[in-house]
Amino acid sequence: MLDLAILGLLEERELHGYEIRRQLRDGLGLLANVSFGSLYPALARLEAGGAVEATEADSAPARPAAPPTGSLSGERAVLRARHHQPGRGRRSRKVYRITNEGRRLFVELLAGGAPDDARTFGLRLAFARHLAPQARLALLERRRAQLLQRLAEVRAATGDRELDIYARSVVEHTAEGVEQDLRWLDRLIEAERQSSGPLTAVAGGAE
Amino acid sequence: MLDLAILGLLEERELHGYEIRRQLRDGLGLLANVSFGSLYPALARLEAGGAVEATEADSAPARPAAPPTGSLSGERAVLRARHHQPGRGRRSRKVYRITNEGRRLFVELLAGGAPDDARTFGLRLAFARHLAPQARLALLERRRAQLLQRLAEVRAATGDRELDIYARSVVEHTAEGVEQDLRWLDRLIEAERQSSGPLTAVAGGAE
DNA sequence: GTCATCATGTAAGCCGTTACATGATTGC
DNA sequence: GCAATCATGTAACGGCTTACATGATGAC
Repeated sequence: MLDLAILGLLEERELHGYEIRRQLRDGLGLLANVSFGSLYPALARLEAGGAVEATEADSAPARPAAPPTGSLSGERAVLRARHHQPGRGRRSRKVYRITNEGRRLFVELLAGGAPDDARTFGLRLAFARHLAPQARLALLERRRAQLLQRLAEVRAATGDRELDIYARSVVEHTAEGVEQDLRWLDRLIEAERQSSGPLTAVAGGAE
Repeated sequence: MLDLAILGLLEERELHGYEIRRQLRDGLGLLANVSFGSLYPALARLEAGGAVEATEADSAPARPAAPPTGSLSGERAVLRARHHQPGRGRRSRKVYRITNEGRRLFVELLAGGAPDDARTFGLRLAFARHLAPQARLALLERRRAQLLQRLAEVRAATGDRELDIYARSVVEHTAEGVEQDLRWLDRLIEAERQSSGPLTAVAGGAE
C-alpha cells in the first residue's frame, strides 16, 4: 500500500524520501503519519526491485522541481531550495525517479486484484487518472460490490441480535456510513459512464 | 484492541474461544474476521495476566450459549445438548470466565487514554454501557475533539493543493465522512446530557 | 553553542495475518 | 471411510510503529 503511494507520487515528479513523507502527510489525508521507519525501507525495496532509481544529489544543481508540465507544489521546493545558498548541499539526499518497471508495477498495484479496506481503495481512486477508463470503472464497481456485501452483513447482524443502545448505535452508524459510500460510488460510476460511454461505446455486458 | 473485545464479551457471559470468534464475526461488524491465530494467543495472554480464568469443560453441564432472541442461556443449550449426546464431550473445550482483575483491565481499556482509530472508538462505544456516565461523556468528547482536528487537517489539505477530480473526490468524501461522524457524535453527546445531566448535575468545569 | 529543521537510515517490537498440525464428533 | 464442523493451538511472516543513531546546516 505504501509502495502504491510512493510510486504514485514519483509518477508526477522525482522526489527524495523526506519530501515524499511531507507530501503524504499534508498532501491527501489518507496515509498521513507514515514514519521514516517504513518509508525508507520501502524505498530501498523498490530500488532493489528496479521500480525506482536513485541519484545522489548533494551540491549539484540537479534540484528536483516542477518541470514545465504544471506548477504544482514543485515551486515551493524551488523557494525552499533558494532559502539556503544554492551550491551548498544539506546532507546528500537521494532523489528517486520512477523507472519503466516502476510504472508497470504502479498500474498493476493500482488495478490489482483484491482491494480490501477503505484506505487502499481511497488511495487507488486518488491515482485513478492513471488508469484506463474501463479499469477505472472496474475498480469502482468492484468496490461497489464489496460494499453491498458488507452492508448485507451489517444488516444481518442488526436484525436478530438484541443490542443495547450504544452497540446498536455503532452498528447503525456503520451501516449509514456504508450507505453513504455506496451513494458516492454510484455518483462516480454515473459520471464515469457519462464521460466514457458516449465516446468509447463500451461493450458492457452485465446489466 | 482484541483484548478489549474479548473482555467485553466475557463480561456478559463465559465463553470458549471458538464461540468468542463467532460472536465477533457476526455479533457486531467491527472486528469481524479475527483469526484463531490471534485469538488463542490473546486468550492465553489474558489468562497468564490473570484477567480471565479457564475451566476445562468437556462433558460438564456448564455449557454457555448464545440465546437466539429472548430467553437466556437455557434453550439453545438444551438443543445443543440434545444434538450430541450429553455425557460425551466434543473436544475438551476451555471455557473462559472473566476475573476481578479482568474487569479492572476492561474498564481501563474502555476508558483508556488514547483512542486512535475509528475501530477502537467503535468498539469502546459498543461496550459503553459498562462505563460510568461521565466516563462515557469523556469518551465521546475526546473523540469529537479528535475528529474536529482531523477535519481541519483535511480541509487544509483541500485548500491550497491542485488535485485532479479523482483525488479531490476522495478528499471531499473523506471530509464528508468526518462531518457525518461529528453529527453522530453530537447527537450522542446530546442524548447523554439529556439523560445524565438533570439527574447527576455534573460539576463540569471547562465550558 | 545549542536548538530546530532537513535528511537518511537501523533495530526492536506490536499486532495481526495465513498456513500448518492436531484431534474429536456428526452425518452421509 | 470421508467430509464437515467444532475446537485448540503453533510457526512463519508482513506491515507498520516507536525509538535510536547519525550528521549537516541555518538561526538565534
